[in-house]
Amino acid sequence: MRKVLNEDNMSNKNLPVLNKEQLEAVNTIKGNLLIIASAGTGKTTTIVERYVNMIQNHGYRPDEILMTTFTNKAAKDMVSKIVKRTKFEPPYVGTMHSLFMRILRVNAQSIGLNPYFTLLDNDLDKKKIIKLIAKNEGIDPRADNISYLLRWIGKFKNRGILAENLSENLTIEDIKEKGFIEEALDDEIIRIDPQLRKKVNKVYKKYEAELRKQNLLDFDDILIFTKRLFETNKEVRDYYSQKFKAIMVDEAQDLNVVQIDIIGLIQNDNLCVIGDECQNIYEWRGSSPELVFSFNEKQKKIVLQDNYRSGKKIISSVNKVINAMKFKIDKQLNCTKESDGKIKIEEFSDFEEEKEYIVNKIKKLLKEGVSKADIAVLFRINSIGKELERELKKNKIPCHLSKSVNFFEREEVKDILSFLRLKINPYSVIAFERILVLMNGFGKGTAKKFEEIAKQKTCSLIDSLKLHSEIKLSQDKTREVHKLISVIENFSSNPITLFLKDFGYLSILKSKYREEPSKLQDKLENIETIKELFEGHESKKEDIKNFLDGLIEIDKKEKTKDRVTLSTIHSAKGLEWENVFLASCNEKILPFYFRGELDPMKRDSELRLFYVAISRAKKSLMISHHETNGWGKEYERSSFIDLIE
DNA sequence: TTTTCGATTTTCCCT
DNA sequence: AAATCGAAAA
Ligand SMILES: Nc1ncnc2c1ncn2[C@@H]1O[C@H](COP(=O)(O)OP(=O)(O)OP(=O)(O)O)[C@@H](O)[C@H]1O
Repeated sequence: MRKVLNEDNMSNKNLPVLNKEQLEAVNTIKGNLLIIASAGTGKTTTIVERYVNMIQNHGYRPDEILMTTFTNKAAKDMVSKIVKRTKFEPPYVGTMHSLFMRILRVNAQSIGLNPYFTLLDNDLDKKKIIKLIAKNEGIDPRADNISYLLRWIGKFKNRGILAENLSENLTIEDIKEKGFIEEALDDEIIRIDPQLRKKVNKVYKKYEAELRKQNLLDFDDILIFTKRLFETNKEVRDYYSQKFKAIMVDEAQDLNVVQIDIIGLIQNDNLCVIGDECQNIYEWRGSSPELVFSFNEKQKKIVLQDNYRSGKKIISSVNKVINAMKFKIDKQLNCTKESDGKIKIEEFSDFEEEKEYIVNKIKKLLKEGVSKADIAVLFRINSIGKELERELKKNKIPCHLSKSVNFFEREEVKDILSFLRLKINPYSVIAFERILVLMNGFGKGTAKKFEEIAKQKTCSLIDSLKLHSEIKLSQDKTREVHKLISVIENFSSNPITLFLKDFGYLSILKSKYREEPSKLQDKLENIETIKELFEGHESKKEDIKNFLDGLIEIDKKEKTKDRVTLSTIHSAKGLEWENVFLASCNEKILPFYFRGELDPMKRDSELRLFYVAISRAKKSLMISHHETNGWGKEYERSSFIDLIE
């Protein structure tokens, strides 16, 4: 029984009637398919229906369809739309990182990975590792040198260039002996000391070696190791390529080559690629729209151009922005909505006033009966988001900012997570140092001694603690060490309670902040939040590991509540709201000027970001900017606003 | 020698 | 707001 959907049998009330192209995409369930869809043309709607169609009418099981999104917020949106239609949770819908992480955990051993690896998930920890390497290599560990090396390592990794394939000594001819060289890094031209440039490969190799030693993976490694898994292990590859009878890849214009290669390895001639080259905003992560363009004439291609999202005025502005792009495929959006929609551009003397305006305007909307879930405030940089969050909270407006911004970077949250990570991965020097120095009388020196023991005896850092007699410790300190060992190796009580009570973190924190009660209160609240997140998890090693793995898709797991959304433009991609604020639309912020400069290439990509931002609005779009920072420093209005006026 | 304290610096975007 | 580095304290 093969059912073809058409306009008559699509009787579901809460479903829009799909147009001809959308229906064709929904009904094309054999072979490869490329869907090119500009903003708001219903690509999410279409692929959700395609998924539902495959399940309900063509005998696919949910665990046979792999659907990848680019951000966790988009994954959450996709999942909730599928749940609405089918009443079950789709098991393989998520970001590539979260889906492949699951596959890697199961298959770690077959590529020589210790399955108890933990994630190296922030730049600060990466820099710590790089800095140590730099010092050993005789490189001046200045902050900008370390950032430079980090950026190069990132560039290698998200382009799939492996350390093992690089020679240690660079012999590129145009690397001069003295002076400066100019080079492009993430589309930015930077001037750099050739002596430093020469050491990039070596540092990269050492960085990789260090991560293996500490049993850490960074985000790029999740992809690199998945690719290696499928490349080197035919059995595993066959298993997954047969398991996933159909694959759908959303936001394909933003994939990097490693991601494209992985899809190539497991796809089984039922690959649906969805993309919009005007929404490519992740070149800095090595994205290349080549998967979108690799589709040739013979393969099926469907273009969606009718916008169902925004009012006429908004669409006309969006089209003006598309016209202003230098590199684009000629296209325009057709507006299908009858309503005009509203665009307002407001100027304020400083950021304080701008925030006040946004708060008051939101209050007014809420008074008029607008739901909080229909309001979003978008911004280019998170620091603006943090300030907006504070302002909204002060005014008792329920709002939500991604936890990765203001939550996972807090010291108490990092401390708790380090403790959990150390329980899973006792080779992580990063986690070990963080925990050890919390104890009174223990500092970096002692940590280094234990690390040395671990190295000598080739044992884990926790095992090195047991050899504490090799370094003279006072009785008090010995007792502390034993306490730490016992809480780390205890897998029967709640690990967070172990840390807070048995290890004594709560009293450490309370004494550290005894003079700042409000700060302490704040920290205690964050600790409560972590406890809540952990609820429902057992204390066994596997459970803690699963909890930690779950954190990489925290934005997908976030409960839907009625509250105002605060989001960067990047993570707002694919989503929509009735009322959208675009805050601090200033030159140097959007477009963002890195170190006071803006490369013309970058400008186009910032413009695409602006395009994404303004195309999120259904009914009203409020763009605001400010003239000074409050201390007299002048800010210009974004030149992008000129385009739409 | 190692820890602790206080002044200084660092913050683009995401997984 | 937190990490870092040098100087003071233990
Ligand atoms: N055929 C249709 N008729 C009426 N409304 C539609 C139709 N298709 C989609 N829509 C509506 O248009 C809006 C935009 O759709 P959707 O979010 O699927 O677009 P999108 O292509 O994913 O956008 P973007 O590329 O910006 O992420 C949604 O509110 C959706 O319900």
